[in-house]
Amino acid sequence: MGNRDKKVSMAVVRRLPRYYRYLGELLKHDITRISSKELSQRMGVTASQIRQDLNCFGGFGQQGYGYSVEYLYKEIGNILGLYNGYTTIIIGAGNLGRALANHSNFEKRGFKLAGIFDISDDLIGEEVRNIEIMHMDKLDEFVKLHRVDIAVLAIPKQGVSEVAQRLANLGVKGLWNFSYTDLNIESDVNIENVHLSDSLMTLSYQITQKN
Amino acid sequence: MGNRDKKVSMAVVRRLPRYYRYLGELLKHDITRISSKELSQRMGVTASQIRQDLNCFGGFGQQGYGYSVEYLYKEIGNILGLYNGYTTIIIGAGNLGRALANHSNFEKRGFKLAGIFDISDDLIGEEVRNIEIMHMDKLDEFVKLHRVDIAVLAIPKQGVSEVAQRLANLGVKGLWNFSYTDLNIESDVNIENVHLSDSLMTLSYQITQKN
DNA sequence: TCATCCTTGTTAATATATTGTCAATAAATT
DNA sequence: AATTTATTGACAATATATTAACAAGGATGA
Repeated sequence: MGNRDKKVSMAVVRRLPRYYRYLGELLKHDITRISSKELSQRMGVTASQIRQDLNCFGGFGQQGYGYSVEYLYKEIGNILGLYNGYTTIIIGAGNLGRALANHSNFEKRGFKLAGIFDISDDLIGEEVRNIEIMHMDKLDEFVKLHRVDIAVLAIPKQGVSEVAQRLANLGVKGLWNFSYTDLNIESDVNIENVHLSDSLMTLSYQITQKN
Repeated sequence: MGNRDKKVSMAVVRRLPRYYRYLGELLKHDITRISSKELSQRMGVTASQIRQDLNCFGGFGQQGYGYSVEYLYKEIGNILGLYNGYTTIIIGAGNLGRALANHSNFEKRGFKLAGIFDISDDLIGEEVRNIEIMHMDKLDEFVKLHRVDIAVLAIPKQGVSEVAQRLANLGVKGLWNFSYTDLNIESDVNIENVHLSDSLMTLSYQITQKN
């Protein structure tokens, strides 16, 4: 049983998608089994870390054999909730909102895009990926009707706090926040921030220090 | 002097942009001084961590007073290389490439967007933000002429490895990689991956475990 | 000017994360 | 069927990161 009961650290959780990705590649190449040692070499991590990470969720492997790629792939997908068919909406039909709507991995990972919202009258009625852009006035009704799980926040930081609170109140479970601000919401909604500028600045730091 | 000489850990580096952001907000509100204690409360971290992080780079504060917001802001900006006027290009003029080109923070943080490249003939000649989209054939010449520092990779993963190696060979210092693959380049080029799907899957995990 | 208060920079203590080791055991080989 | 090899899961050892504690010294106010 080991450490399967303990709370799993975010350090481990953030590595799961990467395992999932590599296992998916192996599957594509018809590789049916993999040892932690070989996977570690492909991924550039230690075999020990892989085994320890996986054991947070269960003993998926077999001594002397390794791991079944397909089984492990599905198990991790399951842990990540990728087969739950979460319904998503995008708030903001600007460049970023559209880019995310067209992001192929989005649907490939099992997320269903149900609606896109904006406040600009020019955009209302336009279609992105066969999904009509709706006015924010319709948001509440839509979220309740379609039982939206995840909302993608692709709007400027000025309005984001109010919208985020509104979504949380409507029962949305997760906010994927691209606006350049930290959300502080009165709710137990889960928030995942993607601060693109932060990432670029980190790259800038590395260049600066090296040269 | 303390730990100023030791190699700074990425955990610390990744927090710098956030400090920079909060200090910028303080500046906007005409707050001229701040203690680690008050900043820690605003940011939701420990004061100890702030002081320890900053001391990796120097003693910017003063006992009994705290930190000068403007001074600290500029110092961190400097550490991050934001005043070096790095020249950037975007590879891929699809939705994501355009979104990033139009990203206002991009220029606000001191990065100069010099060119956008694509392979699709339909797009060549079109303009995004007054910048003409050029064909990849012109890439080598352009990078050399304009001394490009950073390239943003906003193309599908199929072609990204080859392009990345090409850019590295041309002397580009940093790659900001949005393609859903890990780059393995023969060069000392710095790579910052932004795997959007990974982030969404992490959010999915959190929702799944909680409910 | 002097005493008190405040806040840093630094070091020590604690907590967390990663890596190494090995007994247990299944698979592969002889 | 017996032996060797491979590999896990668990745990111990190590390394890294975070937090707490505090002496040193400037700021503040009487």
